Amino acid sequence: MPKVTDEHKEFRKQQILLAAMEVFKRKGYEKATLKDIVEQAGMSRGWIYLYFTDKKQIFEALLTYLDAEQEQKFAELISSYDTVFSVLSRFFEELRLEMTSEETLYPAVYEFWITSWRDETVREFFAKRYERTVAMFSDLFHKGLDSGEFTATIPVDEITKMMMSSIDGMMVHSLAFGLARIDMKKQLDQLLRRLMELLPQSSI
Amino acid sequence: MPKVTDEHKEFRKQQILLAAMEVFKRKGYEKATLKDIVEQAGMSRGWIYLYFTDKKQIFEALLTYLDAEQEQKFAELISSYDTVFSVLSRFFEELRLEMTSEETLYPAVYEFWITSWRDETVREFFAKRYERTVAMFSDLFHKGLDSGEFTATIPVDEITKMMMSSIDGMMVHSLAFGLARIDMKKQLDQLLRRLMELLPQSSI
DNA sequence: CTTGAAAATGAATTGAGTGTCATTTATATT
DNA sequence: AATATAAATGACACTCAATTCATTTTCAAG
Repeated sequence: MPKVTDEHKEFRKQQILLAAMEVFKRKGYEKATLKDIVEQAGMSRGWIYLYFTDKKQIFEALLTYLDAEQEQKFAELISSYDTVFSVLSRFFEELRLEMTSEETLYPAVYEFWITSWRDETVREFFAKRYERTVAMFSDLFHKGLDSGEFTATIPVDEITKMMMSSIDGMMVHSLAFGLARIDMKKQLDQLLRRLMELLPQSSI
Repeated sequence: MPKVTDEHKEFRKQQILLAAMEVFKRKGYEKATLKDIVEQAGMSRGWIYLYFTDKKQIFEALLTYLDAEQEQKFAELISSYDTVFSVLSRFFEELRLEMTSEETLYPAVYEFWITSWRDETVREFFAKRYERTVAMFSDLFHKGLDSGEFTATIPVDEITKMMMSSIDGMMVHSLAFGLARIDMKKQLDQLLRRLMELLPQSSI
């Protein structure tokens, strides 16, 4: 079977990532095992080592893939820009839907994130991810400045970081206390309102 | 050795909790094993099962103990009340010091919290903890109303919950991105400022 | 159709942690 | 001092995931 192709290898990796995603959605990060993933993929035990070295590597690959998708989506959102408010509003709504879905990967992401904080390379990975997200929102706020939606310069980074810790706090709360106890919609609405108050808007 | 005493049993449990705390501080929650704890306590393998059934039970006992301490502390802070601002300010400062200390248990707490979200009893445990904290801060804000520091009724629960998700978000960020990247002091100061803006103060 | 090399398999090994229990140790009681 | 009994010990068995690797399968090239 000398099918040297890189494409084939790529295809196999995709297969693994797909199977892994199912498992991580179902069991979270810590409880998921390579065995689970191999079984989900319907393949034999040792097989997975031909493509990945461990669970961490698989999760990082999966996350990289999904992040690219999400950034793409956000870029589209920005390009269909109307107001900062409308973009944020839609972004928050999508976030909420994803989080409250039965099928979400978010719990596993937060688990991975927080259990891996002692791992230098993972910390680096998430730090980069954080910087990218900050940059993403900075773009948005700058667009608000350029379009004249905001009248004065605003501390873009400061506001973005505040927003991000609020969001992550909510996410963690809704995860850890159960969705029933946390009214994500209400909290996100409040956050959005507070954000808009912080931004010195033109009076149309 | 018929030392029937409950006190003795209590003493042993304390010993275990002390050893466990050391281990959890050093290794976090997931990576810590009963073996580590037994070794830290300088005792033999099977010994720990005479007092606790598993790691989860130990961590819950430890957390219950520490929470009681913290609530005690907060009660003292409130009783030495000057203004809401001063209480919050001191509370934030203590939180920050604890979080940035080398010796902190916080990382393990967040780890336990987030990896155990599928466990109904743990979720219940943390939900109660959340309600207690909300109640704690509600007390504080009500005191601000009674003393005339605030002029109008304020949505106490709403504000408290917003504050708590902000704080937990910051904590998780500083944990996961590394303390070097997150300026806890700055972010907490900003949060405090924003909180005070939300509270309609008497113009003294 | 044969062959050779890469891909895939899965039985077996490794390794780490959990949990049990027969035995030993310590000491309060008599 | 002898005895009874609870506390403590630590070897051992168990579980389960991770990992290896000899063997088998597959398929493109000759």
